[in-house]
Amino acid sequence: MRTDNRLARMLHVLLHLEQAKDPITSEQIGLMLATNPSLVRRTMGGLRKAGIVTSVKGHGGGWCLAKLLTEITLYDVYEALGSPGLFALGLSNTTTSCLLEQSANKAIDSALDHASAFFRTELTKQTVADLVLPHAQKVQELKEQQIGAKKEV
Amino acid sequence: MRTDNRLARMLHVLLHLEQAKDPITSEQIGLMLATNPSLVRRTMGGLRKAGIVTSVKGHGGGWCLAKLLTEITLYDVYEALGSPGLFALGLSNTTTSCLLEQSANKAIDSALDHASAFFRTELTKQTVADLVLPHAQKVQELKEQQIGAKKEV
DNA sequence: CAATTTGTTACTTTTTAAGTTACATATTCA
DNA sequence: TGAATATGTAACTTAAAAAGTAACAAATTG
Repeated sequence: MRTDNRLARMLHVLLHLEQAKDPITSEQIGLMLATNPSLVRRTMGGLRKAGIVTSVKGHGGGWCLAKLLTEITLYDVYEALGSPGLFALGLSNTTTSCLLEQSANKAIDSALDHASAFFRTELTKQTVADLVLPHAQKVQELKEQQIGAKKEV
Repeated sequence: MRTDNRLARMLHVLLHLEQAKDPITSEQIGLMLATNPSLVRRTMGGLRKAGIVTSVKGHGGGWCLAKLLTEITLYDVYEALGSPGLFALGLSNTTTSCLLEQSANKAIDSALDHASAFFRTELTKQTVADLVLPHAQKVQELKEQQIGAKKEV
């Protein structure tokens, strides 16, 4: 299968939505993601149902945040996409009667479960706002440099 | 993509190989895995290159273990398969110049990296022999019950 | 030399996200 | 009210990768 990049794309979009004053259309978002408006509507529909964004039809319509980014965890977004399967790795025949095959499956299933729980915990610990903290810090540093430069003049 | 179940299948095969006295043919393994001999040869070829199994051509040939199961970690098998990608989840455009997209990608990449390291650690901690410990214990319990029954007679 | 079995290449199938097309529905604005 | 703009949604096509398949050369056994 191709890798599912909806989570990355949606986080990207949410960060843009926060910077926008007015609603952003699916067309505009499609340009950001290098895809077409219909796919944008389909994918963002999940976020709308989850109460993360709102959509407005007609002139001047488009997509807006329904919450502050500090109120949206990465896990919320992941869940809004339907909690898609994490792994490209799977078990062999799960209906086998072979005890050895069951043992092999059990070991992998357990390892995947633990890794999955670990991943979900990481997603839960971060809000979308956290993603740009490093960037925000850099912006702050730049501002301070500019102030310093002005004083020198 | 379909989920990659080579790891589960190979663990299953290794457990069978240990129980076999003589080499097992790709044909026989194909029956165990409900697939055909050619795929078996292709997949097990990786394990041969990694020194986990050996293969013998011609009459009476087939596949054998090259080591004790206690000397093979699950990670060894995973690595022998070419360390296939773990996740069905991926980043969006990794060559983007958009700082927000970079931030989104970085967060997911980090979470995936951590989950991946976690998973690999679990694989490293277990040998293939460990997979059947629960089963071996049950067998042992059964034997003890039988001895008890004999004594009662 | 005949039978068996691996080694390997090339090709087809399956699966699923992504991509695309089309159109109904809702909203805005002149 | 009607034209333009957007979303909502269904149906279909494409792309990518594992799995599955077929065929045959090479090696080994008897």
